[in-house]
Amino acid sequence: MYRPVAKVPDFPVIEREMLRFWEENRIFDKLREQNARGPRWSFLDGPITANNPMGVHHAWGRSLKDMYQRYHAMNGQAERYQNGFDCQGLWVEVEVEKSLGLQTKREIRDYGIEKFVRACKERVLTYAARQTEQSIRLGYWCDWDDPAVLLALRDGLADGDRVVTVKLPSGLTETARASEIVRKLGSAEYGGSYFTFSDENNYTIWGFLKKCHEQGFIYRGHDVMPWCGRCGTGLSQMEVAEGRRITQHTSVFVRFPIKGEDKTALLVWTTTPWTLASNVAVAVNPEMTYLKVRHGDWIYYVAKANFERDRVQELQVEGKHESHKLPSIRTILKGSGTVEVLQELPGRKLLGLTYTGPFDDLPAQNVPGGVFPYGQTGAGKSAAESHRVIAWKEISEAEGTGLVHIAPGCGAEDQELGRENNLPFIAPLDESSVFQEGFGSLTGRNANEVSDEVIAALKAKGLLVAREKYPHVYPHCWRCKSELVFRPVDEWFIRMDWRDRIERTVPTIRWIPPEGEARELDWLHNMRDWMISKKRFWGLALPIWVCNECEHFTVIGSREELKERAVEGWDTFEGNSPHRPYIDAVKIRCEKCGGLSTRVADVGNPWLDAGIVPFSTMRYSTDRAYWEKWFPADLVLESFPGQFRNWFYSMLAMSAMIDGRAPFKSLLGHALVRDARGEEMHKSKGNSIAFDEAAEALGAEVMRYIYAEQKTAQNLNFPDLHPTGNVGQTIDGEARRKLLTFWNCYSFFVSNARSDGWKPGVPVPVTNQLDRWVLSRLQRLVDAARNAFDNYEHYKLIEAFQLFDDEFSNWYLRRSRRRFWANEADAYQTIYAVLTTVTRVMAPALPFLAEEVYQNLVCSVDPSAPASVHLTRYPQVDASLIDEALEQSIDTVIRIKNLALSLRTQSKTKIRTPLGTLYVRPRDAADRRVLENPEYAAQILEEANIKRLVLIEDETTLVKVIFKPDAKKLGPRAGKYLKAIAQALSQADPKAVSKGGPYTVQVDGESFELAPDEILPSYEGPENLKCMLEQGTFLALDTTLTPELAQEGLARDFNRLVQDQRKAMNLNISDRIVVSYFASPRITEAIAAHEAYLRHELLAERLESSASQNGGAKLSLSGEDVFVTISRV
RNA sequence: GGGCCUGUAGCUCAGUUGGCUAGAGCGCAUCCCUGAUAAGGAUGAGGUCGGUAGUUCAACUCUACCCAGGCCCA
Repeated sequence: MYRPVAKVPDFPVIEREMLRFWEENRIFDKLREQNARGPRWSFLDGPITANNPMGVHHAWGRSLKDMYQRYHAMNGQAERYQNGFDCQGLWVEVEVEKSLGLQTKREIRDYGIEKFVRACKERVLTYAARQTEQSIRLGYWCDWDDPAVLLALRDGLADGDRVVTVKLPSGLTETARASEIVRKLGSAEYGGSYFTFSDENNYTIWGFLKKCHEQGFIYRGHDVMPWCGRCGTGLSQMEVAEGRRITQHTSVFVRFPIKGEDKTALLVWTTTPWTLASNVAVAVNPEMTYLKVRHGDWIYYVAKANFERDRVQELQVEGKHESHKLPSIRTILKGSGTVEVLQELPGRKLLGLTYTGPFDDLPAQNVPGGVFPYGQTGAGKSAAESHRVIAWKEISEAEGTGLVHIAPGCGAEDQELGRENNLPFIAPLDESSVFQEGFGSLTGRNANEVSDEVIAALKAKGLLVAREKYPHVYPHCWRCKSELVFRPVDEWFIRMDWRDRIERTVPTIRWIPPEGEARELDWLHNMRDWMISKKRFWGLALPIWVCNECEHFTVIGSREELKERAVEGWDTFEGNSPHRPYIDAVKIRCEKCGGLSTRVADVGNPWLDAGIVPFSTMRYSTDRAYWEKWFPADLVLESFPGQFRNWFYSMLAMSAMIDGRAPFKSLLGHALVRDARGEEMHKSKGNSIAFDEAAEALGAEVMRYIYAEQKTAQNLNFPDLHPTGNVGQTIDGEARRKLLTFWNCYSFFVSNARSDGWKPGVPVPVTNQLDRWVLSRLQRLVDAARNAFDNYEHYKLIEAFQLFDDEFSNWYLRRSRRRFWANEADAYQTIYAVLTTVTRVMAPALPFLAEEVYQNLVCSVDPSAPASVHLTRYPQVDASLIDEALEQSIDTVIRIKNLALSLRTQSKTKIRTPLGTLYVRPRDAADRRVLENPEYAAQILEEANIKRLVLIEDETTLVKVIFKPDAKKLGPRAGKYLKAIAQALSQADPKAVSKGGPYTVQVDGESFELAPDEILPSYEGPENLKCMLEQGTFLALDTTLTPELAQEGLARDFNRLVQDQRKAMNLNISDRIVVSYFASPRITEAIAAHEAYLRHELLAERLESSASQNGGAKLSLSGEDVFVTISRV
């Protein structure tokens, strides 16, 4: 029999029980076995960075992922259920550096690359274990590794890579060195989540890179690129985009004296004074107008627009928006002397002028061919002898002086211009952003720290014209937040001039929301060559071997290929994962000159790791048949913002190269989780919410409900767990209430079925109108639910659930209550069918609640039923149960009932007091037929407590009607006469207008024949008649209270009073009683007149009027005291 | 600087091809109901539909400009 149910569910308690139940009964394993032979549904889970514990923002995507996988499982489809962890890259290194107290790359080398890399693996395992635990708590069903096993592996690594014995998700028990097991996590043999540090993942990337190389797309580049001195590495375009921030720099206005002119100079402006030591040229826009301006002793060249303009810096980055007003250059100069404009001239007149640079005394300025590590520049001339004015049409009127300082070794655009103009390059910084030899006092100093010194030097040389604090958006390292510099790199790139191949796959994907497609194409269109190398320690070992003799390079495509070509170091490497330092030992023979080739020291861009996943996790290189089965994925589901240039991009690019197809068919993107007030969540801001805390405070189920309900493309304001002050959104309460409505229906059923001993048996025929109605509505729910899932519109599932829940609870259950008291089998059978079906409909979204209800309602009475709701099939629509006409009829009944109640509110008489007559003029024949049915009419009257329903044909007999034209219908025809027609109608004779036929009005000499449906009425009624017109239905309620009605109202008041007493006395609902009362004659008469009704309702054997108060409870009824004594018989 | 998007009730959002009294949920207020009861239901507020101008008989809806906010790319 059913277990009794709490009045209010405690979600966390239920969830923990269900988690235990699933685990003990291996329900997930049973599900996989059950569906193993089913048609495939391929979901590809994006790797979550195993860096920190999950926050509530991770749980959104993860609960949706689980929901779709569960839905397809309930349709009998086979799935892979593989979660993934993103393991390699700088973010792990930075955290490990912090925990080991290491500051620089040198310190890491001193610490030992081998130990460092192992520490990185340990950190990943720590957080993979944590996130696994949390995901399980959320109810996410995957082929999870045992968190304890992951931690045991970590400890094995830490403990000198000792031998451990562990049980893997596949069931295999393995005894080996920890590192041996770790490198195979997620493999076919082991099962479990995939880890991007696995051998399979890394070697599959090798295959991809080789493919690129075979087509000539891999190259070694020496461009001037963004560089992080702290991390000692260059940054890819994606990474730079991650780290733009607003900062203030000291900008300087400097004069560059023109050679051969007296006290005349170029007025140059820069925000990066440290680059001035590397100045080679000055650029002007030949199309812009420049001025010759006298300022004190000096004459400057400066762009006219820049000179006059009040500068406004509109800065916008990562959700921040700032606006700064800066003075014009004229104003700045005025501060230190008089300003006089002497002459205007076009920029092209300045071209070719030569000048003296600010640091021409430095050795670096005088090295022939410049200072550049990758070959000679500037045709052998030194920087100092190359100073001149060159043309650059990109110079704008908005920033600076219109004369731009060009240092080809210190800027990307500068380098470009330097090449075009055959200038020498000066690249001053080493890999730590420190000045090299040849820069005087700057040598040995970090570029980010010399600004003041440079400015002091300029001042000393008499070249500093002005300085100012200048706010602007500047790139920072996305990981360590240091300011980036620009320096020439020695990095590896994939040329992207085959982007059309990628672009072609984009339209084959179903992007949800559809804007995603344009966003991705936009990125693909704008992206540059992909920098894939990083001068770090922990990551993919780039499989590029460079000849020590001739610099020819080879890309190795697999472990086997490497083994075959290795001539040295294989023994050192053998038995290790393809990571530094062991892989570095392997040398191969140069295919060109026969020299020895060494692997480049670099590791790979982490988006390679994630992008290869459609191949590596689907065993592309080890089990092609398996890959064919699961590729391309049916669905990828991730947070939209950010992934266009990251995971989506790398997947599309790698897949286009390897296979030519998109690796997934549909892409469902969700927006961001914000805090309750709509602000971005940041750990530093203190408003981010830990997953565990939310799960225990709200329950995972409430969270899942909130996530499923949210429109996917709209940011979600997650409620405060401990609200204070301005609480913002509180959607958790709403979610809980909706779930409670369903729970109430469930608990109602359980308490009644328990007391009646009802359980499902031989089906009885369903004839009752309410039963047929709710079963028909149930089919609509099933249909809506299936559509919602099939179209990836899960919020429509919740919408449909709420609608059904409401009708089920507030109409079906309320109207059926008495049938349960009477133990009617068809009612029980129906509510049971509804509850068990809704349970299955909602199981993918609400797996815990569904299981709780299913266990109690189904498993407790049917041992042959599937052991879990998640092993049942998703409900199908039973078309034979749909009764469209009945649904419409009940719609009408409910609608008219609501309108009647609305009129009652206006009448201010409470429902317990009956009223006499409700007049209705239906809006159409269908409604009229429903209301003519006495059964339907009775339902409305009972709900609203009204005695009679009178159908009328014409409301003008009851109330005054005023007419207006229907502008939508009449407008096109009447045009400008519409207002006049409205005027005429308002004064027309209502009887004539509402006769039914066309009505003719005369306006401005024109005659208009108005059809009845072109005229809209409104009403004014008498005092005792409350009336309304709602979408064509006219209702009027006679609020006259006759003595009989008043008396009946009193009797019902008395009923309520005694019922409350019964409850206060804790009587059982079936206890019979004797009631004795003392009241005024008015009330006594009312009670006597309705004695039979009251005895029945109150289960009273006798109803006795007493001659005195007689110690009875003093109660208040209709403003009078009543004394009541109740005794149980 | 270039491109895209948004601005509707206290909050979060709907508003189809321009046309009737601009909607929903939450919150708030008032009321009702009471054998689901530390539940349930109904009603309400007057929102210059960001601003200005234009097109039109008619504009939240179309056009232009402006203001505010967001996203992407430089």
